[in-house]
Amino acid sequence: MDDDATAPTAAELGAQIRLTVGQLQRRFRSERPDGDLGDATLEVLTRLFKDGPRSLTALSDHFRVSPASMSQTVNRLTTGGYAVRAPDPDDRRRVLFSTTPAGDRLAGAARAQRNAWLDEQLAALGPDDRSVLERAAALLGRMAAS
Amino acid sequence: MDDDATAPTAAELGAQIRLTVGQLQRRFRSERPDGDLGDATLEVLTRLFKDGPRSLTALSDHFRVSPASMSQTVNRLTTGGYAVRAPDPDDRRRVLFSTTPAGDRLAGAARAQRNAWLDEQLAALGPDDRSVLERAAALLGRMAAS
DNA sequence: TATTGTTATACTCTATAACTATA
DNA sequence: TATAGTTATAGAGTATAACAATA
Repeated sequence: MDDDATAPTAAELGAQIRLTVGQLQRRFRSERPDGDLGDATLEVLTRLFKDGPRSLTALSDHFRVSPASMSQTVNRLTTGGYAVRAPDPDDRRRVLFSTTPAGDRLAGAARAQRNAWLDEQLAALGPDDRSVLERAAALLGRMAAS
Repeated sequence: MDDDATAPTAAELGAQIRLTVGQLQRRFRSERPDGDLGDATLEVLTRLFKDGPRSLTALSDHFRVSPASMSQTVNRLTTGGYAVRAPDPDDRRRVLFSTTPAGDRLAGAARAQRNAWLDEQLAALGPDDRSVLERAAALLGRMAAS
């Protein structure tokens, strides 16, 4: 298998994926403005919506960001009225974050909008392209988890 | 083909890719600190290193970023001594950006380091995982270009 | 002492708007 | 008028360091 002519180096591969993901994201944001939350903030909301109340540490571990960063992210959610803090009765150092009804509505609407947009993008391409993305997503998940 | 049980929605697919790419990026930065430039800035330097002098507009078109953003990015390069501005004699509104010797050294070192790190990550996984990433990179490139 | 969470601060990356200089 | 580029400003998202409260 000696196809040097077209094979990108690992660094080129990484740069291409990083760049194009960012470009698609920005295009989505400009074509389908989604509300007043950024992407990372919306993903935290989605996590709370799907999985129920979580502590700050649980969230920062899940998303692999520092607790200080996550604290600011959930602040954007509580300030916007999309989530609330509640003390954990079992350990009073802990705070449990939960969605509000407004948060649930926003999470549902954002998911629908993103599904529609990405399905539209994929429909314009080949029929097996979706499975390419599925396999890549699974692989990236394994790489990030290890 | 009714495998609902495992098939992610398009939004989940997008979120998973976006998230894990960011996580891998942050892990790379913490394991192999790479110099004083951020990722986007380093990618612009790499572009100048590989393809030679480019105008601001050419760079902002290529990376699909506003001219104002690109202006700040190349400012970080010139401030660090990695690139220089030169007026274009054919059109005096235009500025051509080029790498300095220090910029060439940094671009080469960063590429080698990124290649080594990502090859290491891939070596820990299955043998066809690299081709999964290659196909995904090509697909994302087509999606972003369209 | 160790853990949980917050605040203060700083840096990268992006954007829009207002501007200058040249075509 | 239109294009190339810069500057001012703002906001998201990330980090580290210093801190308070609780275990």
